[in-house]
Amino acid sequence: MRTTDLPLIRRSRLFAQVAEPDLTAMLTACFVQVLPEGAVLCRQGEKAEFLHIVLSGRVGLFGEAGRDEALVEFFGPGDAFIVPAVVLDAPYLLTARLLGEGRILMWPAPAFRAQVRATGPLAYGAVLLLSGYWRTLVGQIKDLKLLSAIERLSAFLLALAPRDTGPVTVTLPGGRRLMAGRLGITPQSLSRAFAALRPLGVSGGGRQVLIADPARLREFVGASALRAT
Amino acid sequence: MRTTDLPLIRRSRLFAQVAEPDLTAMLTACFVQVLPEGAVLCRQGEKAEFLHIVLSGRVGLFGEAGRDEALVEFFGPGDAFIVPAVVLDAPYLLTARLLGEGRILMWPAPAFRAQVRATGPLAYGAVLLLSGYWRTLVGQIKDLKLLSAIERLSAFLLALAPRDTGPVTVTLPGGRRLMAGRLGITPQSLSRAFAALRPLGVSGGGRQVLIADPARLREFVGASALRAT
DNA sequence: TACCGGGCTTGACGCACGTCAAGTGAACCG
DNA sequence: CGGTTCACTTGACGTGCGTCAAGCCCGGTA
Repeated sequence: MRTTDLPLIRRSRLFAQVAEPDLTAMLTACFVQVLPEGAVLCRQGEKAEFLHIVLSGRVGLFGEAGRDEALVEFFGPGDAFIVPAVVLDAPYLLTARLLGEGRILMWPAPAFRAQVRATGPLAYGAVLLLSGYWRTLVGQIKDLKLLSAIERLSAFLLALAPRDTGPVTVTLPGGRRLMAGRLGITPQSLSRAFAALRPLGVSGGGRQVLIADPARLREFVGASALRAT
Repeated sequence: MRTTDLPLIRRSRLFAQVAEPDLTAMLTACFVQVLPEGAVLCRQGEKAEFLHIVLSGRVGLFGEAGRDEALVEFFGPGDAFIVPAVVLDAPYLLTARLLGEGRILMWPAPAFRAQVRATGPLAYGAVLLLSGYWRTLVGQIKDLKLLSAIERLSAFLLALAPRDTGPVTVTLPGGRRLMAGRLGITPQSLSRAFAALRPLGVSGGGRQVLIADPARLREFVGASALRAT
């Protein structure tokens, strides 16, 4: 573990209330792995062995059904994912894969379970963390059920931009293929969706996307306060 | 509060670890409301005022966008919902509406927030509760992204039935209209989906549905372990 | 009994998005 | 430099589900 890791971990919602000495004590049970792009951290259906916290790099959580797979969510530095499988001691519902080289803090599941049960502040941190994730998932379900593909893309782009801003360029969390999975469409449809938004002031190549007029785009999606905070 | 309520509350994941005296102390801040069908417990976009726990009856959580609305999840006796909005002191993402007459425990948001921060066992219970909800939401997202409407219906029916069983009749948590919303389709499409499953041994009228051969249905959805536990 | 209303079903048709396939461009490399 | 690969785009076409509009069934009411 590097000296630069601790501040990052500290900032995570999970540890917001945990006292310094407790935190360092907890972390003695953990270790860090440096892994290449494509490395699989956990596989859907297997028993939970570790809690993972991203120190650097990005991770995608994928659902699999037969030959298909769908990206459910992106995670970046400071995020702790699959907490639910670990605390419930249940099989992973998702497969986690590194989207680029990254460093991952590995926290053995039994140790984490025991500590979250024994340490109030850690449990409280987990509540905050899970509450935030619940809200992003609910937002995603609402999007899937109520919005068209183009509207979902718009909503996603807007969520990436600061509120009440002028023209901005946002950085997509993954390539077009991954974006398509996150939005629940095919890469081809995503391409068409971007094309459809071009007249509305959305332009860009690669992972950088310029939103010329966020207010106009927001109006297009509908005034609704749909997205999670 | 009735004498029959306490055992129900006790059984909830939220209070699994909370000591008896602490629990009764917490509940002094709460009150019970008896409400008719259609009563709205909270409205999307408003600030969180209360945590709600269902004592009797059923509740639906709906997402709204303009004129449309979609059912995101059902809740029944013993369930505590919208915990995330309450602990994060954020606006509700969903509207909760009673699907029939019901009795609801109302817990003022500031009191709950304070208690979850101060009481380790309560926080731990919240972690368990949120973990379970996270998993059902993830299951739903995977279903929406990977399965067709007919497959989603099959998966939903199977989730209602005990595992490894012979012919069973399951009870739908709501009328056809609500079921359709939960599955992310229209009532008409739901009707057609039921028609399509009839050759596979799914028959029924109203809320009772007979699954003649669960194994066959399970095979149809795909061997995948898709659903949440 | 006749009348009415609401929930479920069925049919016809359209559209959004998936699928298949070709085309383009940038990065990499012999 | 040309060839290869891979990601993205674009086009043509098919299909699953939404939409609109009847029908059907059943329970409530006079």
